[in-house]
Amino acid sequence: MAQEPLTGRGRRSRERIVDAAAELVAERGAAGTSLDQVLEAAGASKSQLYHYFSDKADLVRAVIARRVGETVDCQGPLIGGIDSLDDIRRWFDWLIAENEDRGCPGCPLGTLASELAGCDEAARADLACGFDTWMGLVVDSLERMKAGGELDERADPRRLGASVFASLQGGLLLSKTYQDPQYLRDALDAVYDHLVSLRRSAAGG
Amino acid sequence: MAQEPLTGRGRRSRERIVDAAAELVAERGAAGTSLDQVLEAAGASKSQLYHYFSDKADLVRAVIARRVGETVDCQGPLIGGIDSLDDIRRWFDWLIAENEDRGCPGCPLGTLASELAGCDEAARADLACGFDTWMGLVVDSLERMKAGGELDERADPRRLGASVFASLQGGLLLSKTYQDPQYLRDALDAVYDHLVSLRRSAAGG
DNA sequence: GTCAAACTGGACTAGATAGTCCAGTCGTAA
DNA sequence: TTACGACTGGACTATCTAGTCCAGTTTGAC
Repeated sequence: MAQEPLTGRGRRSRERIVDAAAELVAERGAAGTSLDQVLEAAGASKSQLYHYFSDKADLVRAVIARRVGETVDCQGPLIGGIDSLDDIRRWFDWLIAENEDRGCPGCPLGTLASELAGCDEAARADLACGFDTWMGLVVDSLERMKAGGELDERADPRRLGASVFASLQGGLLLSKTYQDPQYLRDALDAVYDHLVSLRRSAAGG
Repeated sequence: MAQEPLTGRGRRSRERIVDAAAELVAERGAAGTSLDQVLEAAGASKSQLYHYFSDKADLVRAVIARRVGETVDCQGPLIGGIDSLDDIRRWFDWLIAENEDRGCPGCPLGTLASELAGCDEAARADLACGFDTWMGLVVDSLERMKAGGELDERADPRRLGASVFASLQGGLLLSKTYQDPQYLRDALDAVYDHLVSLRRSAAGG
């Protein structure tokens, strides 16, 4: 079974391997990335890899954990600070700009989920858990906005959070497939308009 | 280069191979499926495969073409017949039921796009083209509804078509990852509500 | 310094993988 | 029936793959 690194040197080695694996897996997928490629990119050896990971699936799960951590660290403060539709708009614009700047690479977690959810139960569960963390932040924000009177009683934060996430994932996938950032913009603009239509002061059914 | 089959026997052989490949690729991904597995499932031999396909990437593109054809054949009439929000609701309910009945397998084209868009330019282009065909049907329906007075002047059919597709793809991915059909329902319910908010008779900004 | 445990280099294996090759069989048009 | 090209069986190769093994080096607590 995998061994946790106990020294600084060990931690750095493990880190280098996960770094390299995360990058290659994002480009080529998990099945499309070989351990030899990872080790060459990391400048590490087989024995190092198998010292820290029990097998390839274990390494892939470490990549998932890494990506979940990055995403939460990076977007957590952003999403956690949302209190109004204007904040949502700024967050969406940031997502759109980031996607365009990076050349529409898709979502690293979404790509892994798409590949692994059907054939690696442990990975699927880890990814679902990561999705939950992210979506929880959004749901909390929407609940705050509802409690604060920005959204009216028709707004169901849990469902809206899921639909925001679905639009984001779908928009990222379309942008990646078309190599065109417009599709993410279209997707997020539509959810934003929908949220606006649920504004407290807006006329409603 | 690949050879088109010229006899009935040849067509059946090629068909068997693409059938088997489409099924295995949907389960395990393109990189996760070996040619030997495809051939065993198809009851065919290597020479048959390389008689009809120039290499593995060529076979994968045939799988994409097959899936695009299936999708358009199956959903084309459904989407083409849409003239009202009620028709949209029925179509969404059909998508939701279908996804649940099949055990939330995700979208075969979306899964391939996620895996291949970043590393196989020919496959990416084929998938974008397939997406375009599908989205075109939706955009046409929305345009008919706008022309018919069901949707008001705020509705932009092209952008709405993209957002419907994004929500569908994202919803299918979430359902697959969580193994829970509710997420697709949440995603499509939100787009449906948004379309309702663009109804001609609805109050609007 | 010393010593045990953590860590590492890299050779090694068994099996899988994409792709090649050719001799032989089948389909069909004349 | 014949003849030619489409089609097929299956052995074969070179390379890649995940995973093993062990001797040697580094680290950190004492």
